[in-house]
Amino acid sequence: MSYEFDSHKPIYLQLVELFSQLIASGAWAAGMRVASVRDLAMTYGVNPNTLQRALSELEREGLMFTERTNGRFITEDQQLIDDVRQQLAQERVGQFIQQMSALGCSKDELIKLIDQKWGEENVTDRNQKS
Amino acid sequence: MSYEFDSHKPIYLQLVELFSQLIASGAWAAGMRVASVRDLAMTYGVNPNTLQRALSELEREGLMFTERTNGRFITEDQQLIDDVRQQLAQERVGQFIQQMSALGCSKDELIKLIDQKWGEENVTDRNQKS
DNA sequence: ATGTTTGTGTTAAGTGATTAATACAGTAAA
DNA sequence: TTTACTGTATTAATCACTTAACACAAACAT
Repeated sequence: MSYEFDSHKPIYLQLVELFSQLIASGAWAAGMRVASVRDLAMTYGVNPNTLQRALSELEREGLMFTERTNGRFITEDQQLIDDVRQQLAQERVGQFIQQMSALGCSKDELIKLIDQKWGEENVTDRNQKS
Repeated sequence: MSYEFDSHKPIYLQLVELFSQLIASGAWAAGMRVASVRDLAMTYGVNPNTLQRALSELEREGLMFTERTNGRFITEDQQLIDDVRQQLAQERVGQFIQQMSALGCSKDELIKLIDQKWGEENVTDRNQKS
């Protein structure tokens, strides 16, 4: 039940990435209320300050908005969410291709590797928010 | 001519990754002598201590060995180099698949994205060591 | 012998991330 | 009013990373 962070990368950035994914994939639906800073901090086992820093970042990007004394909510701008999803996907594909070609990997070789690995990583379901 | 590092990740780890790639891809050939710590530090614009930390890590992995007062060399164990290349590729493919499926990306959608992006990232040559 | 280059080690300083421990203001329900 | 919850802000302490400025031992060329 405890979440694991890469000790070599700021936690708040890993949280930003994680939450962005949850929003982009729809696991955190548009307009949905988010748990309180303190609760989320407890859930992920980090300091409330660290978690707030991550949420502030997402707010800056427009993915969340806050009602001062009521809580935080996911944006209802579905267009923005779709854009973010598209952007995240593009970034990762680009980075992946660059990394793999730096290893001397051809496009065919790369697709073959994905074909092999897909079965192991992704068994039946696509959403694993548990 | 200056190299850019992600300010949110330790430089020595980024160097380890970079050098691993150079060795795995053969850009740094087996048995080749590596430039001195001081020269490499100058080249990459970092402190010699930081660069030595990266090289020590590669040495720990067996990818390099040192002759005390002569310099460092790439391992001549081609099998090890191939293994590392394979391992790096596997890691990245696995992480990529996990990230993309977390975005709700299907395998076909994923391969389609790669197909599109490959042309932009990789024009004609496969080795881009400047 | 002398100077240069090699890898290696040490010490101190500065920076940023993280945590802990608070405090404050506003809302809602009892 | 009182209580509990919300987001937000501040301060101090700790830790890892990075850099700077050295020093040392061994090999080699002159």
